[in-house]
Amino acid sequence: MTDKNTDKRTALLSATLDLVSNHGFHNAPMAKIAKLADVSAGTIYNYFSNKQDLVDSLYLHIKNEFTNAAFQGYDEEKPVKEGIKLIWFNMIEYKMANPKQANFLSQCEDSQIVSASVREQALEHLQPLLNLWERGQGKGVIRDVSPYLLYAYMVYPLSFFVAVKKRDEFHLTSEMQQHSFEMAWSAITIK
Amino acid sequence: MTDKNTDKRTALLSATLDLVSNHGFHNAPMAKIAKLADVSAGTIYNYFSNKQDLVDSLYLHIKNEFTNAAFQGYDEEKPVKEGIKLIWFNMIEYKMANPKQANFLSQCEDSQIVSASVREQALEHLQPLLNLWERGQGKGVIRDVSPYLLYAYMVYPLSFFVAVKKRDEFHLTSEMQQHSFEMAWSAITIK
Amino acid sequence: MTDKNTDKRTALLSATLDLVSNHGFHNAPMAKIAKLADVSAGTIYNYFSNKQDLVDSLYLHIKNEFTNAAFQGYDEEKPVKEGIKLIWFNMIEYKMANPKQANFLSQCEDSQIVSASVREQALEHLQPLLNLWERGQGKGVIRDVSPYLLYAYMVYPLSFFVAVKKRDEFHLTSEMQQHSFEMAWSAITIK
Amino acid sequence: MTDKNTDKRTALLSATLDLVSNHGFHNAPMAKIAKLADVSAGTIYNYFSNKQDLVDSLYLHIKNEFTNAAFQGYDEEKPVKEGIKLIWFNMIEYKMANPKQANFLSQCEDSQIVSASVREQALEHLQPLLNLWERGQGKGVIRDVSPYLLYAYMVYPLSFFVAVKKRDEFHLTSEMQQHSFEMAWSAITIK
DNA sequence: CATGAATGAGAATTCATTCAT
DNA sequence: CATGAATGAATTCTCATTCAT
Repeated sequence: MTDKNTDKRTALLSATLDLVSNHGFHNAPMAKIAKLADVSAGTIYNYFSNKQDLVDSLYLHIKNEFTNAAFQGYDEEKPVKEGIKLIWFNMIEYKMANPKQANFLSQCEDSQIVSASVREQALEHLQPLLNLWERGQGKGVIRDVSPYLLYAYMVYPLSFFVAVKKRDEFHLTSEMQQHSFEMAWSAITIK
Repeated sequence: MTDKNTDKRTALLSATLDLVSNHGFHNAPMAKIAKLADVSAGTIYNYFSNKQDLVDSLYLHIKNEFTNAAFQGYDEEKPVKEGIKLIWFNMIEYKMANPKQANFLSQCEDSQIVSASVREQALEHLQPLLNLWERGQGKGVIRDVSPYLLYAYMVYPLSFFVAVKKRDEFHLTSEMQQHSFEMAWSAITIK
Repeated sequence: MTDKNTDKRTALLSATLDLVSNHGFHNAPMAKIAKLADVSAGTIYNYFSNKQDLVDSLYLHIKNEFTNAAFQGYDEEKPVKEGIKLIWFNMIEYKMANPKQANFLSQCEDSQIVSASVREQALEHLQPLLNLWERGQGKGVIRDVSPYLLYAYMVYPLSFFVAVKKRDEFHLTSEMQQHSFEMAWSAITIK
Repeated sequence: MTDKNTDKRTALLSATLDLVSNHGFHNAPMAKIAKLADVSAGTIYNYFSNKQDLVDSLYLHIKNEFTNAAFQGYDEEKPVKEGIKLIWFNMIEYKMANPKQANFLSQCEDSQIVSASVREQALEHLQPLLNLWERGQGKGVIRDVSPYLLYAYMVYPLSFFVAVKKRDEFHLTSEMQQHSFEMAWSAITIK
C-alpha cells in the first residue's frame, strides 16, 4: 500500500517533470499531468495540496537528487582540486544523463515558478561545496572572492550547456568537458 | 501622431517587461499589461497580433538594446583583450543598470516563452563578439574551443549575478566586477 | 451516471437548438447555451470539444432523427407512389411537429455554420429515397432527371413552409398538405 | 462628389456581399468589410447607421435587383404561361449569373440576419407575380391554392440549385433548366 | 466627409480545484 | 484513497462602434 502511494506520488512528479521540461511551465496543466501519470485529476490533491506544492516538491526532489549526485564519492579529506574536479564532473554527468531534470532546474532558477522559500531551502544542500571552496581559499588555491562568484563560474555555466543541448544546437563531447573543466578551474583559482 | 503610436507601443512593451520580470511570465495576463500601460485591453491588438508576438517583440527589442550597449565604443581595430574587456564591462553595466531587462532575458533563455525562430534571429547580433574570439584564437590568446564554451564562461555567468541580485541576496560591487572579469578572462584565455 | 451524462449532453443540444432556431446562430453564445441548459460554461467542453463540434453534433443528431421519421413504416416492397407519399407525409409531419428542428436544418443548409464534412455525412441517410426514385424512374413513373431536381421539388419546398410558419405568416392546414403533396407529385412524375 | 458617395456606398455593399456569401454572416466583421471596400472602418457609419442597417440595406438592394431582373420584359398583357415562363427563366438566369447575390438571399431567408420588418418590405416587390398567379387562377390554369404554395414550388426550389452549385456538387445545365421549369409548371398548374 | 486608433463589452476556451459517488 | 464530472473565475482575443484629428 505504501508502495502504491509512493508510486503515484512519483508518477505525478515524473509527469510534471516531463511536461514542464518539454513544453514549459505554461502548457503543463494539472489535467495533462494527471493523464500522463495515469491518475485521476482529483487524486493529485491527495498527494499535493495544490499546483504550487507539486512544483515545489518536484524542485526539492530534483535538487536533492542533483546534489546527491554531485557529492557522490566526495569526502572532506580529499585534496581541493581533486574534490572540485570530482564534484564538477559529477554535476556535468548528472546533467547530461538527466537532461529533463537539468532543464527543469534551469527554468526554475530564473523564473518565479518555484516559491522563494523553497528555493532558499535548496541552497543548504550546497554547503559541502561552500566548505570546500573555503578550504581552498585557506590554502591559497581558490580565489578569495564571494562564493557567488565561484558559483557563477564553476556551476552556473553547466546550465548553459543543457539549454543549448536541448535545442540540438550543440553537444558537449567528453573532450569539451575536459576543456570546460579547465576553464572553470582557471576561473576560480589563483594562477 | 507617430509619437503617440510609439508611446503606446513602448508603454505596452514596458508594462510587459515590468510584469514578466517581477512576477513571471505566468501572472502577466494581457489585462494586467493593458492596465499597467494605461491602455484598453483591445488596444494591445492594434500593436501586436497576439501575446506571443508581444513577448517576441519585447525580447527582440531588449536583445537589440543589450547588444548595442555591449558593443558601445567597440571597433575591430582594438587589441583583443581591450575589446573583450570593453564588451564585458559594457554587458555587466547594462545588466546592472537595467535589471528588469536583464532578468527578462534570463527568463527567456531557459524557457519556452520566446519563439524558437525569434531566439535564433537574436543570435546574429552577437557576430562581432564571435569575430573577436576568432581573432583572439588566431593570435593564440583565446582558447581554441567552441564559441559555446567561450560564451558559457564569458557571458553566461552575468545572468547569474542578475538573478541573485534580484532576490536581494547579493550585490556585485565594482571591485567584484573586476574580480569577475579576471575570472572570465582566465577562463577563456590560454594561460 | 450514464443517465446524467446523457442528460447533460441532451440538455446542451436542446439548448443550442432553442437558441439557434429562435435567435439565429449569432446570438447563441456558449454562455447562453450553458445557462439555458442549466450547466456551467466550462461543462460544455466536457461533452463537446468546441462550438463547431457542438453545432455539428446537433446537426447530425437532428438530421438523423429527421431521416428516421421520414422512413418510418417504409419498406422497399411498397409501390412507388405509396412509398413517396408515405415519406413525404412523414417529412412534413416531422417538420410541423418539430418546428425548431426544422428551422435549424433550414438554417444549416444555406449557411456555413455546419462543417462541410458533416453535411456530406448526413447525405448518406437519404439513400433509401434515392433508391426509391430510381425504382420509380425504372418504371417510367418518375421523371428521368437528376436526383437534385427531384429533391428540389419534392423535399426542398418543405423548408419553405417551416420558414414562413415560423414568422406566423402562414399555417399549412392538412388540406393544404394534400394540395402540396399533389403539387410535389405532379412536379416529379411524368404526366 | 455625389458619385464618390455612391461609389463608397456601393463598394461597401459589394464588400459585404462578398464576405457574407463566401464566408457566412459570422466571419464578416466590419473591419474586413471596410478593408475590402478600401475604406476606413469609421466611414461605414457615414453611410449606414450600424451593421444591421448595412445588412438590411444590402438585402433590400439585392432583392430589388433580383425582382427587377425577374420582371424584365414582362407586361400584364402576356398570356399566363408565357408570363410565368418569362419570370421563371429571368429568375434562374439572375441566380446563375449572380451566385453571390443568390446565395446571400438564401442565407437571409432562413436565418435572423435580416430584420423582420425589412424582409416584409421586400415581399411587396413580388406583387406582379401574385397578380399573375391570380389571373391564372381566374382562367382555371393555375391551381387554386395559397400563393405560399405556389411560391414554394415555383420560386423556392431555385434557391436549392444555388446552394448545391455553390458547393460544386452540381451544375444546372440549360437542358436541366428546361426540365426544371416543366416540373415547376406541372406543380403549379391544373393538369 | 474620411480616417483609424481606441474602446470595452463580450466571445470562446482553459484550468486549478472541489466533491459526490 | 480514487475518480472524473462539474465548476466558474480567469484568460486570450474579437469586434461593433466612437471620436479626435
